[in-house]
Amino acid sequence: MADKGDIQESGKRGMILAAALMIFSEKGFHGSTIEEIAEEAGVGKGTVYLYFESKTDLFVSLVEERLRELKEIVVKHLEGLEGAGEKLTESIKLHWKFFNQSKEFVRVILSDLGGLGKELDERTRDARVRFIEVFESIIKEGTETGEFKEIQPRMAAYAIEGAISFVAFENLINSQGFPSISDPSQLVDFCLNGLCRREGKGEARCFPDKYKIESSESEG
Amino acid sequence: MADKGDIQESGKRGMILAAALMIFSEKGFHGSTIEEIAEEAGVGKGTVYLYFESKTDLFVSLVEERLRELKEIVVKHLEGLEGAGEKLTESIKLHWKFFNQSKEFVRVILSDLGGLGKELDERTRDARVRFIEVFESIIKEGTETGEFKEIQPRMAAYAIEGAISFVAFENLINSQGFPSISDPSQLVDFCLNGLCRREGKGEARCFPDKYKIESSESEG
Amino acid sequence: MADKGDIQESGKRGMILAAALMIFSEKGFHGSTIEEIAEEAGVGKGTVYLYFESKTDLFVSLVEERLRELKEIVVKHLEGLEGAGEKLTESIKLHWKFFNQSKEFVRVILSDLGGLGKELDERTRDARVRFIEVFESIIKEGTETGEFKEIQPRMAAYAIEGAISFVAFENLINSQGFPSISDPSQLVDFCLNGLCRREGKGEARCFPDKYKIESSESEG
Amino acid sequence: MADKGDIQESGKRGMILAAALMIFSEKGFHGSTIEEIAEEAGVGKGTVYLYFESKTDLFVSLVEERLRELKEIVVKHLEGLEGAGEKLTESIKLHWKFFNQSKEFVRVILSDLGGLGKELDERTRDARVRFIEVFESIIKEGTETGEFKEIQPRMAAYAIEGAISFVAFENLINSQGFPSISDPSQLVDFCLNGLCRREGKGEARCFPDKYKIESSESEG
DNA sequence: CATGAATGAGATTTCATTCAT
DNA sequence: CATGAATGAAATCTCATTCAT
Repeated sequence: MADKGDIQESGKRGMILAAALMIFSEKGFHGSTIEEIAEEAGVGKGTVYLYFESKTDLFVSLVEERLRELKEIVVKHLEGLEGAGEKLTESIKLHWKFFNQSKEFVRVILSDLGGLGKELDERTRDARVRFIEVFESIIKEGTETGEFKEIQPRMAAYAIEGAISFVAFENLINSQGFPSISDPSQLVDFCLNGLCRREGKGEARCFPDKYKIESSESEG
Repeated sequence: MADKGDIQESGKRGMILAAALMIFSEKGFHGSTIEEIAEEAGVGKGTVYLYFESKTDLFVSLVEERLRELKEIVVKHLEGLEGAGEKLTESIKLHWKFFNQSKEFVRVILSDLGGLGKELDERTRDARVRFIEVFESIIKEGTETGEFKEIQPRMAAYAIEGAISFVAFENLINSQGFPSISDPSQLVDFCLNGLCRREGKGEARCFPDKYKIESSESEG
Repeated sequence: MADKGDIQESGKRGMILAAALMIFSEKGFHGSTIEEIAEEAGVGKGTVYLYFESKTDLFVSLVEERLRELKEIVVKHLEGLEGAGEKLTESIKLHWKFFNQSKEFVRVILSDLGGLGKELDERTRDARVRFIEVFESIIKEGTETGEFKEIQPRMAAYAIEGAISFVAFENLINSQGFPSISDPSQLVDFCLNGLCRREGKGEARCFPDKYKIESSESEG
Repeated sequence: MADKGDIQESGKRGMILAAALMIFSEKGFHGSTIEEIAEEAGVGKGTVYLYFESKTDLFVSLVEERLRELKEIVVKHLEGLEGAGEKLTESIKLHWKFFNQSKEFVRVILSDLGGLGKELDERTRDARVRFIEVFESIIKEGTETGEFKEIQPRMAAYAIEGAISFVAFENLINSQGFPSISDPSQLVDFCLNGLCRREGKGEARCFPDKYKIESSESEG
């Protein structure tokens, strides 16, 4: 009823968010209960509703705030850097580091890509888009200065985000069988330079027409 | 006695899977109800349980069967191709086409990356891993023949899978604002050759040590 | 729709009843399913409905027929016997033997004493009453000839039935801890000597007034 | 954390138990629904689950607590009494009175004798056994002092419990046709004089061997 | 007569949210 | 501000019964 933003006196709000991160990452959005989160946070069930409007609001707030935080870290570190390659390298590495510092957040951010219902999807999409725009603007700069090849900046931004996310996810979650990676150099290299060796000519061996998508089925 | 798999007389099982794909993609796993799925399939609620043990089993079966199908398509098309680059190109394009033919499946496959609880996660992870191994083995081949640079094959495989998935997801879902991509050439190029222009030397400009991850926080 | 009594050609009906006895005794009325019973009987689910109108009808038929069978056995053996004591002794022993020959029937008959809902209760009560009337008439005869003391015959009949049932139930079901009884002599003795006139003193040491029940309504 | 037993502030738990007694006695365990019970108790459906873990737990708790109550009443009244006969008389009368004061409880206690599935059976059996042990120990005392004849105490205890239960059940339930008994004297007499030593002749007129049970397996 | 695939009413149980204290 | 007992909508899953073959 109150605006839920002017209470913030004690550290309760932060404790709830921290608890929510733990629980959501363990059990997913629907598998988690407000009661568990409240208990983990050391507060009463009703207290959660003093700081967040609903379970959904809690989840979305968590994603938004963490992504905003990540964006701020990245943007701050980009100051003073020159060249799109430099900036992108830096961005990827910071992103990697951030994900690797919170196994929980990787789970949470990936658990929400379309499977949580319209309400959640729409609100978190915005937060995600705002973050990915950092990548997008770097790539745009690179293509404009000629440092990068001609490529749709937004597509490339999502490709990079996807690459980082999936690798980080497997690196953290799937403990056994996956070689634990602590150095993101290979990932940076993959994004900047791809898989192919450099010494040849090697323009991408594509078959441009063969796989064009004609109709995208249902609800065309 | 009935193994839930030997009934198969009519096409009911397929109809239920098709309906499940629709509904799950719209509302996610927990947001969907068996009743909706049954109605969409044109069968009674109880009929779903004649073909699938539970809602979870239905979801997992859907993911497993579609991924197996995709894997078979890819593997079949790789026959006769020579060179890791050629194979990877082909694989990415087929993957792209498959995803673009079913907006629903992209949602479903991405809605399940850690947010649905242990039971679902474990069973679908296997299916996913089995599929990604196709990429992995191609990359391994490429690194061994020297066609590809030295890189951890599994990491690269997840990076590619992540890139395709995120781009396909945004391409299909986020209708407004995102330029619809019908040609995967740029994506193939990104994976094979990265973002940087080729004419220079340009070994990846990494800062190998600066971002090493020391401790991965929680529950470490 | 047909009268369900004129089909009876093959032994299917008997097989279903035998299977029902097994399953009902293991899992109780509500815990058993028609499917299990049909499978145990080696017939199809629909076949059960050719011989019995419903699950309830199957259960009731089972109780009725077995009790009728028991009654016939008892009545037949009573022919030629003289004296109420002799007759009652014989009856109890036959009853005991019958129960001990079918652990399953004891369970079934005791699982239905008021806990199965009005429909079942009413129909099986009749069968039970008709059987207990055998005891009742013997006791009546005994009280009239003076062999037994003055007692309400129906009450005594139920007391005996209850004694036999509970002892048989514990004897059969509760395997561990309960001494297995193969000889009903002590039980016969318990029942008979409570009824027979006594030559000695020892009129029952009751406190006739002290425990009279004033109101039998609950929540009075 | 909440042990489901430490809430107990208001009388809600008792109200639910009272409502459960009513409903279970009317419709049996499986015929009753939590919704009915909650409504009867004047609480919400979810509230039942605040005090009891499940429907089964509610039923079992009801049986356990009432039987414990009955046992306490009986044990307390036995203090100061001398002689097994006296004690048994008292016990039977109190038992009778207790049953007659709650028609509902008689139904409930008798509805659960093997027909409700393993889970229920096992938990309630204990409660019943603990109660019947009161009879058993009195009888044991009687046989040891010579007041009672030689008899297996546990068997006799079950015989008495069965006699009381069946008579009480018919007395209360089967309103028409059965003479309502308010005085348990005849029942006490029935039980006692089956146990007491007899000065006269009249050793039980049994036919010890004729009815021995050879095999107790069903369908022999 | 026999079957078993199909159905859908209905039951238990969970949990986000409220509100009196 | 904080709490947690109470609520009831809603979801999964079961199973007696039907009916086309």
